[in-house]
Order: sequence, then structure tokens, then C-alpha cells
Amino acid sequence: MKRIPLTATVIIAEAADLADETGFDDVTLSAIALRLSVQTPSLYSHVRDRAALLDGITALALSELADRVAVAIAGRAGRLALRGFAEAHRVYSLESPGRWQSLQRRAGTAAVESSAARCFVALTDALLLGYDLPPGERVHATRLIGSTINGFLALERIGSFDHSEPPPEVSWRTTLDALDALLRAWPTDTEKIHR
Amino acid sequence: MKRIPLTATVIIAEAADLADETGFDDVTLSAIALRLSVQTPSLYSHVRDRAALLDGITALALSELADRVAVAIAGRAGRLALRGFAEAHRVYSLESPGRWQSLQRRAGTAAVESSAARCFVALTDALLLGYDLPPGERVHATRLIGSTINGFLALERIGSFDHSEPPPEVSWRTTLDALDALLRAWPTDTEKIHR
DNA sequence: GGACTTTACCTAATGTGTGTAGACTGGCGT
DNA sequence: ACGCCAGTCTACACACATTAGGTAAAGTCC
Repeated sequence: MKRIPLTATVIIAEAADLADETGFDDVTLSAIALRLSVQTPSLYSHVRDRAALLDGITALALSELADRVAVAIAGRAGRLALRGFAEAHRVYSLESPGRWQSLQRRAGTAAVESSAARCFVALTDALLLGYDLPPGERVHATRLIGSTINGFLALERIGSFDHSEPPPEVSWRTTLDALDALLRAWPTDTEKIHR
Repeated sequence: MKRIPLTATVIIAEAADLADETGFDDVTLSAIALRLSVQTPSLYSHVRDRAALLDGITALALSELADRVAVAIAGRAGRLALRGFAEAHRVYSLESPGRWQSLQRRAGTAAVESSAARCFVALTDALLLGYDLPPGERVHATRLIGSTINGFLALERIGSFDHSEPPPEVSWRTTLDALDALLRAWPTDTEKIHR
């Protein structure tokens, strides 16, 4: 019985797989140890504690998602880039629900300061190049896009759309079209005169 | 030492308060028992198990939020109704983070089938009356609004906006204006011809 | 008003999970 | 060959969820 030597990377990868299978909240050191045919305390040589392990999953997910987004928007602009960006998120959230869930929480500094996080900012910025927005509005557009995409996927995941027709896919497409239309005709400041 | 008799309602209310103070994930039966000056197992006479307790918090939060939304959009239409609706959500999420968090998860049937849930659907529907959308598009608009609002609040809560200027409030206002503009000029089907 | 039931709490005990301390081992450099 | 040391183990302490069964007081029936 040959044993692959334990490393933080192996443990975190196993944890991420477990998260995808049973849900992020159910990731437990004992379960991971069992899957790696190891006693639970052995894990503590490589991982500080459970919080650090979960942060590891977050960092992993962030970097995986950034990779996917990068290839999804490469060579595209405008609506196509937006669709690629959004679709990459959605596919990831459906394929790897546990990993995706690990992103929906306040992350530890390790994850926040990772290179993947910085990469992500750059990618979202690149996405907006295809739409010409006043520089001061870029942040708001970024935040809006993030809110809508993440919000949609979150609601889809928790089943908010299960009790009405039609299936989420249809609304998803509509939502992306709406976002594109919005970015194309970004409301100018004059409109804010209303109160 | 007179003791207020334990009931499911009291326990759930205490749990909700605890959730607001220490975070939804940290709601523990022992902590609640301590706060109520009672032994942990005593709670089981009134609450089936932890899952049921959390569902109770969700149902409570749903009904509280529905109440707030109701007064926030009463007598308003269009942009003002949208703002009221959104603002009610935001205030709730900031005032009662734990309760709000309890809504960001797949809920048990008890919460889903509660009258508050049905009330909520009616309220959102009422909100859209002020914008005249083709009937088939109403669902999509509902889902889009929900996605964006919930998504924004979720990102704000986990600190996604902490690393860039300006403060979230500004983007929040912009986001609501954008949503309003979008609903006012809902993209017609012809626009979907692109691919 | 006494016997009984019900209610609402208790104590005791089990199982699972996190995390620490210290013993054991097998490969490595010298 | 010898000791070092990284990495694993066993043993343990503690927290929480949950079950079982006991007890005492309040309410109900005759």
C-alpha cells in the first residue's frame, strides 16, 4: 500500500472535491482524512486549522475561475466578452458548486491577497474596455456586473427559481442581454437629477 | 427566579438575535440555551433539531423582510417603488446581518411554503406594475431585480467592495438608477437576434 | 380534594468533530 | 552505522448535537 505523501496542496484539492460532492459547509477534516487514508491529526502538520483549509479552497477556486474567465474572454469584446465572462462563472458554479460556494464568503487575507485576486480585477477591467464608459463609472459598472452575475447564480443555486416558469436558462440569457444593453447605453449623470 | 416559559417562538427569536450578533453559521443550540438560562437538551422539546431551528430563523427573516418591503413600496410606483424595495432589503441586510444571511441558502419546505414567501412574490409583482413590461418578460425582470439586489448586498457583506473606491453607497445608488433605466427601456425581443 | 395526566424542564450518556501533546518510524546526510 | 528530523501515529481534552429517561409542578377529571 503505497501512500502519496501528504502536502497542503493535496489536502486542499481533496477538500475542494469533497466540497463539490457534499457542500462547502460539510467539509470536515475527518472526512478528508478518511478519503486520504490517514488519521485526522496528521492533517495538522500541513494545514493550520479548519479555517486555513477553507481559505485554501477559496484561493484554489479563485485561481481556477480566473483561468476560465481568462480563456473565455480572450479575443472577444463587447457582448461576446460579457457572455464569455458570465458563462464561465455559471459553468463553474454548476460544475463545481462547492468550490463556487467557497467564494461567497468573507475570505481570509491569504485568498484576498493572492495573485489570482489581482488577476481577476484586471480581467473584469478588460471586459469593460469593449464598452466606452466614463472613467469614473467603471467601478460602478464592475460592481453591477459582479452583483448581477453572482446574485443570479446564488439565487439559482438555492432554488429561488424553482417555483416559477420558465427554467433559469431563459432568464439567464435575458439577463445577459439586459446587462449588455445597459452597458451600451449607460445612464448619463443627467438622469440622476431625479430624486 | 421566574422563568419565561420556553416556546419555539422564543427560541427562534433568541437564535435570530444570536445570528445577528455572531453570524448565522455560529448559531449553536448550546449558546441559545445559555442565553435562555436553560440546559441544551431542553430546547428539543420545542425544536426538532438544529436544521429546524435554522429554518425557523429563515421563516422569521422572510416575514420581517416582507413586512418592511410592504411598507416601503406602499403608495409608490416606478422608480420610487424600486428604490423603496431595494432600500428595504439593504437596510435589513445591514441591520440584521444574521437574519439576512439566513435567507441566502436553500430553505426547508417550512420556510418556502410560508405565507411570507407568497406575500413576497405578490410584492415583487406589484413593484413591476409601475413599469409596463410585456407579460412574458415579467418573470425575467423579477429575477433580474432579485439577482442584482441580493448580489450587491452579498458582495458588500463579504467585503468585495472594500478594496476599491468609492464607498459602496455610491455604487448602490448608481445600480438602482441603472436598474430603473433598464426596466423603463426593457430590451425588446428584436435585440435577441444577435448571437 | 385526591389521583392521573401532561407539560416542561432536568441529568446522564453517546457520537462526531476540532485541535494539542507526545511517542514512533523510516529515510537521509554525515 | 548513527543520529536527525519530517511526517505520521495514538491518546487525549473539549465543544456541540442529539437521544433516553427521570422529576416535579400545573392542570384535569371524578
